[in-house]
Amino acid sequence: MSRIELSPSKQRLRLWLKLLRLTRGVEAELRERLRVNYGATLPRFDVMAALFRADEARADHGLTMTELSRALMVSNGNVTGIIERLVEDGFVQRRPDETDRRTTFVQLTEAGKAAFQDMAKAHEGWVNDLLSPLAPAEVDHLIEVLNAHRAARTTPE
Amino acid sequence: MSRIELSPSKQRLRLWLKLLRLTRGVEAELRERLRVNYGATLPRFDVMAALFRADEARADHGLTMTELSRALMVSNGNVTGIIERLVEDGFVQRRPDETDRRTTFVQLTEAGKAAFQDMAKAHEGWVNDLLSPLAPAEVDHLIEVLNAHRAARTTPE
DNA sequence: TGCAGAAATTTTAAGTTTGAAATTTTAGGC
DNA sequence: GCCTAAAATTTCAAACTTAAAATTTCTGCA
Repeated sequence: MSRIELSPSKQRLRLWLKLLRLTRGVEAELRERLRVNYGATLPRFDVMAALFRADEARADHGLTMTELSRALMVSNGNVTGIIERLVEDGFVQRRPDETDRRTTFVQLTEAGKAAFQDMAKAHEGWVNDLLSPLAPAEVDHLIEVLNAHRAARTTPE
Repeated sequence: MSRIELSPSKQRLRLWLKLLRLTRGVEAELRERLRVNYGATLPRFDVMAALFRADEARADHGLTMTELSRALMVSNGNVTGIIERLVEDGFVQRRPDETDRRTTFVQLTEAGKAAFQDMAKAHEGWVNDLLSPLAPAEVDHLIEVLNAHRAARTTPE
């Protein structure tokens, strides 16, 4: 069971490949379940989740397209298409900014909120299921480690 | 700094969102650097990595399309397109299976191997850089945890 | 042998994703 | 008040991705 000593660099690479494998596997399973149970896609779910969270935080005017693309870490052009299809389905509505005509606010409709809450409940259960091999103590520890990582990345000075 | 006690289910969801954020951020950075420095894309790099690894393990006939799609956890139709473009660029060649005409073997050309080794060296450095906030001991620990996770997922009985 | 079903792959349609270019609007300096 | 730069968004072309259908080939069995 002993393992050959690897350089820190090679170990980080090994970790990266494992992380990628884990997230791809979980994502594939979540996508499949969203599709089968709700006819939804992962990107749409992600967008709706961001809008729902924003709505909880400040139930006023939703998010701008730019806030949305930053929150999801995807390109701005990408968000345009996904929102377009969500609007077609009646889950999202656009609202112009009265004071800045460049900006468009986007928010969930009531139908969108209801649909999201439905999916989110199931989604939480699925994630819990798929990550169930990780004991709660491990989960807490991992969150700590990742918090530290994020702090280090976002505070270069 | 104290945090409200969350249910195991909510904690796993929190971990999942953090993991997603980490991997998306690292992937975005890797994609950008591959593009700028090598004019390559992440999917192409992944495919070449799988083929290179296969070539090291058994330097005979490469991988079949099915082996490739399973190794990368992507759909079979997906691999077809990526391989097509890699063939056009002279990095990959197809070879028919003599005994089974349904099967196509795929392997890196010499140019493909050289190009990959170049990128792989840089890629390892980038990953090391992007994950550098994680100390070697943490990296080892995380690998352990993920190994256990994988074992639990793949051994249901 | 003949044939039903499985297996490997490609094709197709729809959606996602990116990076860059184009468009529209705003802000700030002069 | 103009004019250039910045900001928000959309458009565009190319690539990636999936699930499902179609194609080709093989396998096993009656």
